Amino acid sequence: MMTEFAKQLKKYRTDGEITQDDLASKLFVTRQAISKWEFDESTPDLNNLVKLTEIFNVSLDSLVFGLTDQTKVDDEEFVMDPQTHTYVRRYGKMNFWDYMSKNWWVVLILGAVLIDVAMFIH
Amino acid sequence: MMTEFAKQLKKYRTDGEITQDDLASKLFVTRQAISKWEFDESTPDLNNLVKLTEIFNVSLDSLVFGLTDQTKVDDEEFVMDPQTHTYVRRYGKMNFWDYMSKNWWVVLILGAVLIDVAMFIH
DNA sequence: CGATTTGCGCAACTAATATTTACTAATTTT
DNA sequence: AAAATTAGTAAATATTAGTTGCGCAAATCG
Repeated sequence: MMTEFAKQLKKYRTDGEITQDDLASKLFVTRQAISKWEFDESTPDLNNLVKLTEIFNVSLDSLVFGLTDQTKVDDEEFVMDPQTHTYVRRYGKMNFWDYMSKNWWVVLILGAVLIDVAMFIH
Repeated sequence: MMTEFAKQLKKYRTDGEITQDDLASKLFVTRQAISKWEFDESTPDLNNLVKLTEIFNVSLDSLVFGLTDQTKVDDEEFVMDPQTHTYVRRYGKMNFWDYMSKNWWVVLILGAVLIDVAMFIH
């Protein structure tokens, strides 16, 4: 149940290529404390838990629960902003002009070619 | 800093019209423990913290950090990309030069085509 | 009203456990 | 192959979450 936190902590730490030692010094605890957290032999207090979210720049929920079905659904349109700890809309839901601005070079080239062809016909 | 949890706990409890006593019995702790949490004289361990989220049916983040206006942050310029775990600028918020710096080669093609057209006209 | 219940805060104690210290081992580096 | 990194584990310690016991308002009721 709480073992998910252990996994997530190890994942975020190793993904960030940070040693237990470095992480420990950031939290002002010993490296062994980190080891215990990752082996689910103990759990950090809320204070250190919050510090971890700041270091890894993730939400408390993803740190403690991992990516659950709930958040996966939310990821369709919303994602958790670890800075404000709120859900924000993804840019994935783009409107017409958003989409056009992303691919306007296609339009430009096509337009240029069309002008080219029109000139030729003329 | 951590005082936000105390506020949120009291808010969720009173909003749900639950007494400290009732909440305590659900968590198998004494009512005084709840009192301490609400006065920030102590903080529950992660286990009880998770239980609280289940009882109130809220996310860990909203319990610990509180809820902020979600529609407000929809206008944020940056969002967290869950794939790369990095911040990305919303396409809708990109300005001309942001886009150009990303697609400078488009300018080259466009210029070439325009020269082509100009040559043809001439 | 006076009495009783409900809901809660506070101080002192204890019980739990998070964290440290000390020892060991496996990799990696030079 | 010695030295330096990185990390897991047992025993001791320190911290603090949670309990016990007391008091005190504000409702509730006979």
